[in-house]
Amino acid sequence: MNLFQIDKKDPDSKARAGYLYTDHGVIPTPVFMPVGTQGTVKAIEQRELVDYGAKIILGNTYHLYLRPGDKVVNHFDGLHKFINWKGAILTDSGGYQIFSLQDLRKLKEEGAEFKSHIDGSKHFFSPENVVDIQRNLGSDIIMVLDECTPYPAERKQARDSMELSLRWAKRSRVAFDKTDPLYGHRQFQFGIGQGSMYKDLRKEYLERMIEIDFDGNAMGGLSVGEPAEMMYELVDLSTDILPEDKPRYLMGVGTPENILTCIEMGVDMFDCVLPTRNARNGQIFTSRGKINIRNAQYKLSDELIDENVDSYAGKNFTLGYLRHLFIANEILGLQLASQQNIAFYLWLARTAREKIIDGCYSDWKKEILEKLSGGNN
RNA sequence: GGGUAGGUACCGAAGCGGUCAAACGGGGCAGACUGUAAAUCUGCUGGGCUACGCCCUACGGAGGUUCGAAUCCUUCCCUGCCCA
Repeated sequence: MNLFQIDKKDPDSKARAGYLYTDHGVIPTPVFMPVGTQGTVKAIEQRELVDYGAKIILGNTYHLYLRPGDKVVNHFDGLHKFINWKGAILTDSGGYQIFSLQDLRKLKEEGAEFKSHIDGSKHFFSPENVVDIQRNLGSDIIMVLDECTPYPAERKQARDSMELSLRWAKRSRVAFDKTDPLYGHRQFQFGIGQGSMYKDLRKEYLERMIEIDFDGNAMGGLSVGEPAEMMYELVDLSTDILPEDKPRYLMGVGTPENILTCIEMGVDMFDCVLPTRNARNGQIFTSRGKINIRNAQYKLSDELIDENVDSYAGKNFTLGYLRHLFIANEILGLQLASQQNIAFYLWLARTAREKIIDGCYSDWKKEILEKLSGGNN
């Protein structure tokens, strides 16, 4: 069975509703995938994720390789069992860490040499061993090792970076084809488009990547500091090139507006740390806009956090109480905020899908964005 | 009553003649965060201005010394501790 199938296309845009068929469940798309870097979506327990409708979460190859180690995960028969998650898992490759841990790594043709951010020990990632590690992790979708090009990048730098990522992509596919899943369920491999902010490089990258024939195609190296409009142009261009019948994944994006806009451009999958990280930092995403829960204006608010979203946290606790938890530095504050934000993001993607199926996506998008910016934004 | 240590901004606490509207914490107020080195980071926190500079009010109260005092002297008030 193919990984992906389109269910319905939006009549007015490139948006599409589909399904990802993994051995850990069927995932309706567009989908938002909560980020669980170290085998946990920070501050949210697995059964809460299920309650809020999460069907697939992320893990990170770099972090899980360092701690607890992919051998340890293998000892537990894979990440699903280790973390007690029955849904699907996508693991990122460590490509983003090549970007975010620039001072701790050296790039070579063969791969990337890392100094562990935990203890300074040296490690080496290659396109091949990153496949091996992800075989050990047993994620349903594995990502190729790439270089997430820093922004801004000179054209030459972008070109060199992109050529390296392409060579790595080819090696990754070879390594993937030469190895087998370890735990009796299928694994799929996605390529990652680069090219920085240069349209022709993006286009060329994707065309050459399509030839490698990955199970899905991702767009990487975006939302790294560039203006949103620039990202939109590149996503728009990308989805014109990428094959219809394979899932399209925009990595690391983004704000609710980013996601809704890119869904309209035909993106199927998203992940982002914003809902969870910002939750821990006191920013709450609600159906009437985002709020900073620490602000004094919520001290006496007996308003519920968010009644309109399928969120236990949002429907049962007041803003005033949540503020108190943050001010008092109580753990429950982080939990409730994270739950609300994840519930909100999942609700957003789920509703987007419904609207695509109903054929009224663009109208709904316009309406909801107005509501979201109507609050305190 | 005697001795002793001290009274500094919302709180705690440095400073002990000029570079002090006063370090540093905390608290308070706001902002940032996009394939997680993040329960993190940043800014503001006496008042008023024709503000990248000036004026006013400020280191318990009142006097004094000095060109100049949070810093030295006198005295008063208050607090902690010890002895009666």
